[in-house]
This record gives sequence, structure tokens and C-alpha cells, in this order.
Amino acid sequence: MRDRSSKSASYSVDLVLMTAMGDKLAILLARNSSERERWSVPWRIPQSGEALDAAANRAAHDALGESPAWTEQIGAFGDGKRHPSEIDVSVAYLALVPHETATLRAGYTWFQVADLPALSPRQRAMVEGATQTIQSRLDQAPIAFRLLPATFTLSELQQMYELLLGKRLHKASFRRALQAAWLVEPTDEWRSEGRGRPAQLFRYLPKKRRRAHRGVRFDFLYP
Amino acid sequence: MRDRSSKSASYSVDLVLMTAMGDKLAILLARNSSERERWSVPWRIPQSGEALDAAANRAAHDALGESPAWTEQIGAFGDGKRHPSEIDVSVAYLALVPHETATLRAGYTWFQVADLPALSPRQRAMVEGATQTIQSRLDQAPIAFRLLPATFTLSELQQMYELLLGKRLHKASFRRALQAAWLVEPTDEWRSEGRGRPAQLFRYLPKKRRRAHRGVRFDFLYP
DNA sequence: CCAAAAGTGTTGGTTCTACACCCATGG
DNA sequence: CCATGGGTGTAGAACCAACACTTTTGG
Repeated sequence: MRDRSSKSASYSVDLVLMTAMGDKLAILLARNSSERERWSVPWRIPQSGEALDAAANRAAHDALGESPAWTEQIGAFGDGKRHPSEIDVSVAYLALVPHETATLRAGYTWFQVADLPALSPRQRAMVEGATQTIQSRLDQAPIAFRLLPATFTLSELQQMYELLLGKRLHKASFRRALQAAWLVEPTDEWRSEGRGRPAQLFRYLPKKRRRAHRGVRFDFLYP
Repeated sequence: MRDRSSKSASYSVDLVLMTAMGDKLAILLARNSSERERWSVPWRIPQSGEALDAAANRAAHDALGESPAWTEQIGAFGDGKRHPSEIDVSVAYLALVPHETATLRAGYTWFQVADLPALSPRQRAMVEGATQTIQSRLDQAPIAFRLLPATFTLSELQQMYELLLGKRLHKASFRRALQAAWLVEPTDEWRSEGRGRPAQLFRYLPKKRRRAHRGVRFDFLYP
């Protein structure tokens, strides 16, 4: 991608940048300049002394011209699987942007996660890990909100959760749970979308902390 | 720790190995051979081509002579914080062993996590991350079971959860939730512990998968 | 018998889900 | 006026925490 010259570097920072396009998750890939018609997750070798987070953020800026709405480290990938370059270890970051406000630089394209081109085995594992991270942290961090613009309707929010969870949700239950969590604030704007009654716009503005007292949960499925 | 000679290496694998001693969490530290009375989390520089997991496992073998009951990557630590050596990036692993069956090699000692000696800032951050990982994954993975011997009483299991969660749990509710999850199987052994009625021993043997249908949860507290 | 720890039944309150219903708008 | 999507009330089920209770051992 760049710094291809420095062969001695032994680790990279790779960026799994995701967005929601319609009712599908999409991931940002960069065209591989050397090999034609090959794609890869954006990655770079940190400059000497550069923090890992900073390197991930710079990779995002190169693609979008702005910082993602959410960034989180997924982990380090090393095992047997090969990287686009001769890198020993790659530190993967998950980043999220709302699709509405994202404008791509040349050489970058969105691909639906269900329909990705060939990737290096290591980067394939990163994408796998990214989707698992999203699912597992969906109830602990405002993942869904970072994939939406600053204001949104409750139906849009619900559709985002349904997309990320991969299942339908009940409208009334969804809104009651949302209200109990004190996460959104209504604005005085409304949006009329063709048919039907206009929807009120909300913004993400968490107010209360969760109540701590709750028993144990045994929600795991593997040994 | 070893391979101190190879200055060119730019990443390490560090092992946060934890156990439960009585009613306290403890972590394994290695005496620093070069500087007297300094301690550090066990770490090593992977051999060329060695997988990260394998390096973590070898570090555990050096300390215990056996593989941990649980191993999981925490993440890569790079930012400003210094490592014992001049390493750019350290990949941290969390590992768990039951205290009953663990025998330490020379040069290694358990320290209560509440009362650790001075560590490098980066390793201090790893320990912090390890405890957070434990708490956040306690309901998704059999963390508590990996800190117990193969058979245990339900009271011991409950005490382990109370230790990890940092709060008291209700006995009847705990057992009902456990029964509903189909995670343990009774053995035909009993243990008499001084006073009181003997307790039946159980083993970890998950049978059912969790039911998938459950609404959304908004359990997060930070923006 | 008494203290201590294991193990279980019951009950009242909270939370969840599904259904039903009303509201506002475009065609 | 009717189809469509937004938004809300309520009842039955499921869940949960606390209490009370029985059981079985050691002293």
C-alpha cells in the first residue's frame, strides 16, 4: 500500500472500516496499486513512534478525509495466514462511519460484506473478527448510533439494530427499552417519507447510567 | 526476559496469567533477572514463524509446566507506554488456571492484583485490560469454570462469580439460572467441609445451546 | 440439641412480548 | 377514504430477587 520499500518492518495496522448501505453492511477496500484487480483492507506501517490508534486514524483519513465516528481495536493477527505484504503481525482496528456523510477518495470502494472479493487469509480473518466484535459489543457500546447520521428516526434506528443483529425486533418493545435506557432525545424536526405519518427525528444523547444490580447471566454457548 | 540480545525485534507477546487465591484474584509475575527486585509480566519475543498463540502458550509452559485452562488475546498495546524492553508493540494474552493444580517454577510468584509491585506502564495497562476482559466476558465464556478445578461445589462456583463480579449473589437465584443454562452436571461425589451438610460436586459439561430469542439490550454507559 | 452450610419452594414485583389500537399523511 | 408507516396502551408470560423453609452434617 505504501512504505512497500521498508522490508524490515514486522507489524502493520489494518483498518476494517464499515458502514451500513441500505439494508446491508459494507466494508471499505482499497485497490491494490501493484497487482491489478486485487483489493485489500486499508493498512499501513506505523511511523516510528506513532501510536497504533493514530496509525489507524491516519488510514481512515486517507480514505475518507475525516475521522470515523467510532474506532476500536479488534486484536492482533499473526498466525500462519498471510498478509498482503510480508508482515509478521497485523493489528486490526474496527471503524464505523455513517454512510450518508461518507465521501470516498479515489481508489477506495464499498463492498457488501456478504459479497467480498478475494482477500488475503489474514485480512479475511480480520473481517470475520470485526463482525463478531460488532455483534458482541452491540449492547455495550453505541455501535448502531455511529452508523447513523446525527439525527435519525426511531424506525431507522430499529432497522439498524435489525441489520446488525440479523433478526426482526418488536417495535413497541424496542422503543420501551430505548426509553428506559435514556439514550436518545427528541428534536423538534420531523421527516415526511412519502406515505404515512411523518416521523420525529432523534439524536443520541445518553442521560442516565445503567442500574448495576442484576444477577448473573450464563449466555455462552461454547465449551 | 530472554532473547534480550536481539534488539531489532519490534513486538513481543506478554502473558497476563491469573488465578483465584482464596477470595482474591492473583496474577503471575516473573522476577526480572537483570534488575534485582523488579518484576514483570512474563513475556517473550516469538521465534520466527511462531504463531502468537503458540508464543503465549510457551510462556505459560515456562512458568507452570502445563497449558492454562483458558487463553484469550486481549489486544495489542503500543502507545507511548514503555515496555520492560525496547519493544514497539506488545500483544497481550489473558490466561487462567485453577489455583489448586498450579505449581510454579522458580522465579515466578503470585501477586494479588490489588497489591502489585511496580510494573512498566504498558504492562500495567495490560493488567487493567485483563480485568476488564474478564468482567465483560464473564457471561459469554466459561471464565469462572476455568478458575476452578474439574469438579467443584455450587457454593465454590458462586463464590467465584462473586469474586469476579465484585458483588454478592443470591443463592437460590444463582442456582436456578445455572440450572436453566444446562452448564453443569452432578457427579456422584460429595465433599464434607467441617461443619454443615456435605456438598455435591459438579463438573462443567454444557448441554444445551442458549435460546436466541431475546430483545435488544442497551446496557452501555459511555458515549 | 445446636450451629452451620447445603439445597428447595413460594411469592410479589419487574420486565418482556405480542396484540391491538389510535394518529397523521399521501394518493 | 383507504393504504401506509408512526406511535402507544394493555394483558399474559417469563423472569427475578428476597424470604422462608427443610435437610444433613460436626461438635
